[in-house]
Amino acid sequence: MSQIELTLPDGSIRTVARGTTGLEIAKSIAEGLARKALAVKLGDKILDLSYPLTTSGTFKIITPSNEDPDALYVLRHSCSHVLAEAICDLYPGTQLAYGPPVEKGFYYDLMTPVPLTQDDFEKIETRMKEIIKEDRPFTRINVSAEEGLARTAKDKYKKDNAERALAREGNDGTLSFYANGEPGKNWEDLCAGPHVPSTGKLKAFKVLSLAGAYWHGDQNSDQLTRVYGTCFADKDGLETYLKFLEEAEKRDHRKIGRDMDLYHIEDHSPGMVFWHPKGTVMVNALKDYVRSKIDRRGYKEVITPEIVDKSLWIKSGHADKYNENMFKTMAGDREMAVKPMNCPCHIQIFNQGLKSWRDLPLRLAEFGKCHRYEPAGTMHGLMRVRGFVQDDAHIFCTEDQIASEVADFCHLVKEMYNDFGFTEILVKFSTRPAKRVGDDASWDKAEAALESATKLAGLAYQLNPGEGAFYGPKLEFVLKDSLGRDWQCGTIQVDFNLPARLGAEYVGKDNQKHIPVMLHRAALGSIERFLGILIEEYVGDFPLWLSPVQVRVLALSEKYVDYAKTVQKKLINVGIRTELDETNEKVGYKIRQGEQNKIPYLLIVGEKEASEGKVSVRKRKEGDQGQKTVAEFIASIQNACRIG
RNA sequence: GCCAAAGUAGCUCAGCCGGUAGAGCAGCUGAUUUGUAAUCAGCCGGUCGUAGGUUCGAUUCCUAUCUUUGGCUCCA
Repeated sequence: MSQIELTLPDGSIRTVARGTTGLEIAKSIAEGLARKALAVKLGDKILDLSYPLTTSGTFKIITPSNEDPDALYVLRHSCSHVLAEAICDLYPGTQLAYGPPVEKGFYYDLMTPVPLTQDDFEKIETRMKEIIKEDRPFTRINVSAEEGLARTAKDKYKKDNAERALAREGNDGTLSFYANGEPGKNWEDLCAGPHVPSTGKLKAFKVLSLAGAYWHGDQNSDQLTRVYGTCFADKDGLETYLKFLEEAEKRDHRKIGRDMDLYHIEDHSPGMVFWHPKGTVMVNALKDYVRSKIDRRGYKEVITPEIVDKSLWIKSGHADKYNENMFKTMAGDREMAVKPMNCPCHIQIFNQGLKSWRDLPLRLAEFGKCHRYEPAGTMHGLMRVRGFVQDDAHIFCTEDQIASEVADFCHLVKEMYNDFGFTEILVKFSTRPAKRVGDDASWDKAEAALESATKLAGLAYQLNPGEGAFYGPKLEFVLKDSLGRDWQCGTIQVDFNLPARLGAEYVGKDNQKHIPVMLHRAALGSIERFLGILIEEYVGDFPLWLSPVQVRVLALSEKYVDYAKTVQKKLINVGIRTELDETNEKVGYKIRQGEQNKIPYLLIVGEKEASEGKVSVRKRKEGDQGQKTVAEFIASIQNACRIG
């Protein structure tokens, strides 16, 4: 056991004495490598270069690279320490909480004696640069539990962190600190590490933004200041990222939505969408698309009331578990609520007339408009609103039918998302929340049913404990916006509770009454959110079938406006959404407008076209496609105009 | 709901220490009658988010409030 075996990335095995450090190994390979090295990775653990290695395993020396997540991880973690030192220097009395690397950078949560503002960033960055220039070593200090607790005694958050670290499984009764330089002299922080060898390794960083964050994510706990920053292996990496942020701003659905005149939201009804004519075309196109998918899968579309008496919400459990999220209204002296979900109404339809086992599975679909009183501060363009339309449906079925229904739905979601070019779909499995209806036995059953259905559908998922709906566990299909933020779109939820609460029954083969299971499901989720995602995904360059305007006819001069009008008429007659540009502008200007308005086809008509009954076709982003007769043009695009 | 910031013309933004606002683009009008990403000229356009307060006087200072943005919490 005095030797360990390290398997290098090229597959070769290196045998070294136990206790050899990563730095020594790097040196033995090449001096240059040792100079560049940031840390090492043994197995799946990243370790300091100076850490004595004691076990065999796969091994790599981590060097600066914008492509290596491990390199970025250490750089960013170290950078967060430099940020924290700079802030502690500039604002004495700052208390540290927690400063981890995250997907695109790092943050540090702290309690400052004065509120920070963006104007402080320059000062902070300047101080950080000084610390980096001094090239001080990150020095690890291992101490006993008692000593560690003593060191953090004065600091509320760090003391809490230390206690948690000691309580964590696998803790050996010691704590580690890292000093940005010399222990006892320079700034230090309770930290498990690892870090880069010295501050000088941090070549490219930027302080990005400020935010509030709760201590331990607990709403009732202290509100800390979170400072976000990012760090890359080099200036190029940083600049590429900053450029990406700029580009993402251009893709923002709120900007494109306004530029393309799709919708607006105003102060009179925060979080609710005014769909303009062009946006409405898209909403309707999406609904028709969904109809084309679900009709042939046996769904029956229904329409139910948006305002429902309180008594139904009491029965369903919403009045108890969902109350603060509902819009209430009075009708005379009757208390009513605007529906936040369609499920109770669908059960009311199910309850009309006696149902037999032969009726199951019964799939009731609705483009139901729901309203939820979301907390102020959570709204975000189309992505998070207070009034939205779901492509909702509820499947009433027997327990035996759950697995196949869920699996069918998963396939449907896959198919639909693929149609929009989303191939890698993140699936989250959310289990029972603290605030729920129903007994544990039915939750056990529901969760098990969903679990087995995911196997049947061959879905890999991420577990999301405690995040289910109050009536049942759910699968969530998550898409990302232009900044990579997660948004739950599709969902399916198994519910053993609501049908019973609202008295749903069917007569089984045994001539006895049974309570059906209900599956809540939405494929796109909310039309608003899904469209928001699509706008950012396509950057407004929608496929022809979804484009609010499909064709614009440009008359070369006033003389040809009449001919342009006849062309427009012919296209409109076959259902192609066609505009006319009859302004007195040069064709170059009109084309520029057309391209900027993201219109799929521009038809230019002048002397030649008018005399021959033709159009000059120009395709978005591709340019001149030559001349065609109107009939040829219609034939060439009609197929692509159809849904999907 | 919490923390921070912001709100000036349809859009993007200027406006230093308080003296009732400006540009570009868009829009409108006129001239031009145009061949594949910006023709020229003129004009219109704003209770400076809202309500109070301080002041001779507030877009500017103070307070409250609404909304938005970035996060946190929460959620489709």
